[in-house]
Amino acid sequence: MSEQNTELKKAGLKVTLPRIKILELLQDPENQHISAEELYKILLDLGEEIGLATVYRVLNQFDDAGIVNRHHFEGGKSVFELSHKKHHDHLVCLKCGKVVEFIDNTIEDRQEKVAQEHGMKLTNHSLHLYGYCLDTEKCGQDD
Amino acid sequence: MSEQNTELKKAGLKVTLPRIKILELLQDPENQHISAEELYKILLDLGEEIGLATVYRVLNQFDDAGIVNRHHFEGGKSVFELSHKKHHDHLVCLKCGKVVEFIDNTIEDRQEKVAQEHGMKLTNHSLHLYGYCLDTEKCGQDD
DNA sequence: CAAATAAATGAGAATAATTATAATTTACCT
DNA sequence: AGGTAAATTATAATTATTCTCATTTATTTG
Repeated sequence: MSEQNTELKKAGLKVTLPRIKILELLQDPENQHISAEELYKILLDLGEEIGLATVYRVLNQFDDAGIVNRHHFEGGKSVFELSHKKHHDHLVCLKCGKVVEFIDNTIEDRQEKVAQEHGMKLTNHSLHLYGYCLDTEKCGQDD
Repeated sequence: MSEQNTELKKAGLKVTLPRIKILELLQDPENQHISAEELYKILLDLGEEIGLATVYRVLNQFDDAGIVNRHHFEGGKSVFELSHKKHHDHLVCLKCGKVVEFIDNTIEDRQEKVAQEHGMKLTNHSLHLYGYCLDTEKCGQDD
């Protein structure tokens, strides 16, 4: 009951109930790539009296502290994910919403090269591949 | 005075003043990667009485018709660009906002490969590289 | 351990981006 | 030119997110 506390302290954040709860939820594999609104709903269901504004505030703090990463997928909503893992990009199924993480070193290398060719110094990037799962029942193509 | 008309008709859209004006603006090299709000302001300045809702509606229709492409850059605002050119990705300077287009076939190929490996059929993707220009006065690094 | 204090939270208002609604206007086909 | 369906306008509504400020809480220290 203090794995979260350590993480929060390390980030220079006070250990408060909302932060612990939100961090716990983010650590649940079920909740990778979750939006603020979704987190808020889960907290409500759990009976936690945590305001939506707090969820947003905490997520922003976590982002600043490097605890989570924010992604803008198509649709205009931000999703967050724990960032203890190393960098990766995303495949998103447009039908079922499934998100798959991947990393391709060839792509990573080329990106650096491209930036260099254009006289830019990269700080970060986002690569989102959108499409349809072929292997699940829900999303198999109809042809 | 009818280059736009042809384009609109080809897309199955009625030729109306708002659509002509918006298409004209989008064709101006000044206005690549422009947001709905920015377009609206320019139209106001030009003395055109075109509502913001119309700008959004027309941009969505253009997107559906394939006349423009929508991009979600960091910051949460959508920007649109004419899509008569072939597919490309974007380098964005975080300091001056400059947007550079590029296409890298190695990256494109790898993307297909990655999707295939994960059992997905790609429909589209977005790749945004963020960083800082090195060559302009505004954005040169301070070292 | 209790008091002091600085930070965090909660509720709701405020903002920003975008979409929907419904009445009026306009484009396009005889 | 006249009829009809589609487009536009203005405004209300939604959605996502941030801000405000009064209240509460976590840490620090005596």
